[in-house]
Amino acid sequence: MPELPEVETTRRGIAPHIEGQTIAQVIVRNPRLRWPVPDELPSLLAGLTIQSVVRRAKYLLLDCGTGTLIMHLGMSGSLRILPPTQNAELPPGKHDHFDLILRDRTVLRLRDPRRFGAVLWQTGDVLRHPLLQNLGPEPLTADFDATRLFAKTRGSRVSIKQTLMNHHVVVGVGNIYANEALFLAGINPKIAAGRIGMTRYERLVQAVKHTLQQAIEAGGSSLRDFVNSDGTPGYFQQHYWVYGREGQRCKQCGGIIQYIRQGQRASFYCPACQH
DNA sequence: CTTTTGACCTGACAGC
DNA sequence: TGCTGTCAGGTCAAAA
Repeated sequence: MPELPEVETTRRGIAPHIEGQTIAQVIVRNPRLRWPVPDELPSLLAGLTIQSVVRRAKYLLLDCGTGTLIMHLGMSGSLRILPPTQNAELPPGKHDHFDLILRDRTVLRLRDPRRFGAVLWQTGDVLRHPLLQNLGPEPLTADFDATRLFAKTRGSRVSIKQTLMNHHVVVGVGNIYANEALFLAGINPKIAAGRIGMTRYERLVQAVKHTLQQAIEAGGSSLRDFVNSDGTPGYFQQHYWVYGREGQRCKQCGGIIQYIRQGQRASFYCPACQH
């Protein structure tokens, strides 16, 4: 799935096709996502105009004036645009659960095999939604800095890997980029967050920003079932330093990449480069 | 309060 | 070929 770079890539891909457009029709083929898609959504959305498409953490927020459509891609979700000229009638696949049909017949189609994603509605200020109101800082803004990260982690015995993936600490850092950023910063994923000092946090913050920014520039990483908004597979030959490289040689020192599990998630690291 | 575990769901793949 | 088990990008909710 989509980690932050994939969600941001999706946002950039779909925004030009749907911003400023009025919603003609909404089709919910399967409302059973992580939470039920609200029954009243089709009648609520019809006739509203999409003012903007913004991202907060891994949520895509379609501002419709009176309220906001909240979308999350979960582990396996993808959005695509079916342009009015060609494919507006392209038959939906097995896992195409949701369509937003615009007045010019452009279709925004959500596919999500595992159904961990979400389509929700919030009236008024979207940031007051329970899923959004307690989120930590965006990783690519100045709000995410070493000083605040240091302060927030004092006394914590949770591993730095799991801390990076905690969205009260910082949003949008998923499993792949948590592993990659820790490698870049030279930090062992098992270290308790409370035992890391300012100098190392400065390196880590830079590594997180760099890793995510690079991935966004690459147009999203190679996830098995990610589909770009133009409908082509989002396979980019992304080179990972450690993720998925158990038993292979470290590209930096030639040592062997180790695999461990932390909180039921896979972690990969180089014991020689990461202390 | 903090930290860990379970749950949600389908598909791909390895091994028998 | 078909079955079983394991694993996968996320993250909320409940248990410890």
